[in-house]
Amino acid sequence: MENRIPLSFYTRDALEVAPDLLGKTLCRRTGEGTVQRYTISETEAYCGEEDRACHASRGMTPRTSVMYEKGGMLYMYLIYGMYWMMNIVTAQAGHPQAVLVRGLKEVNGPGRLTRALRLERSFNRESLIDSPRIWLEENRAPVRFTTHPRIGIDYAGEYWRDVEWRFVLHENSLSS
DNA sequence: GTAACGATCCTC
DNA sequence: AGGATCGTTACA
Repeated sequence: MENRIPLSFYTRDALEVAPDLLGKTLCRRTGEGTVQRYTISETEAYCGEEDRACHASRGMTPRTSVMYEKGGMLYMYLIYGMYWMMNIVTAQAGHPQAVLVRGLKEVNGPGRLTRALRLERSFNRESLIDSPRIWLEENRAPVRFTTHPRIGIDYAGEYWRDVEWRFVLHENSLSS
């Protein structure tokens, strides 16, 4: 049954949403009504124009305009000409923040998980609030996690490179 | 126009 | 350690 996470979950700061996403169920409806369900296990927060690792650090461009929307949409982009990255836009409109979904319990790696779920360009600006093909569901179990520096953003400089805005779900954190 | 460069992954 | 592979961005 569907217990879809509401808009109010996504309109908070990325630094609150990113750890709260751990353990949530990512649901993908493919083809003839089949629904695949995965548990989110790793996320990273990207927080506004100040954050030198955030794509919005150089202001609004055609690509980053979706990050300036209010929370709840997907921000999809192609990296290295090969891999689609799945991001969840957060915060209020005008605050360009997003959370990169970096891993699932079932699939490790941001490029691998979008391949497994068949997520690509057409999901950019898709709304998790009312999309029939992708959404999130609550998971009542409590969550334990660790924090770490973000990956692949060494160019961002000392402070932003080292800040621990990556969140990893503990093994055995969920009872289900 | 043109060129440099990735929020990665796979195979040496 | 290096290559794949191409959209986005900045700059001329």
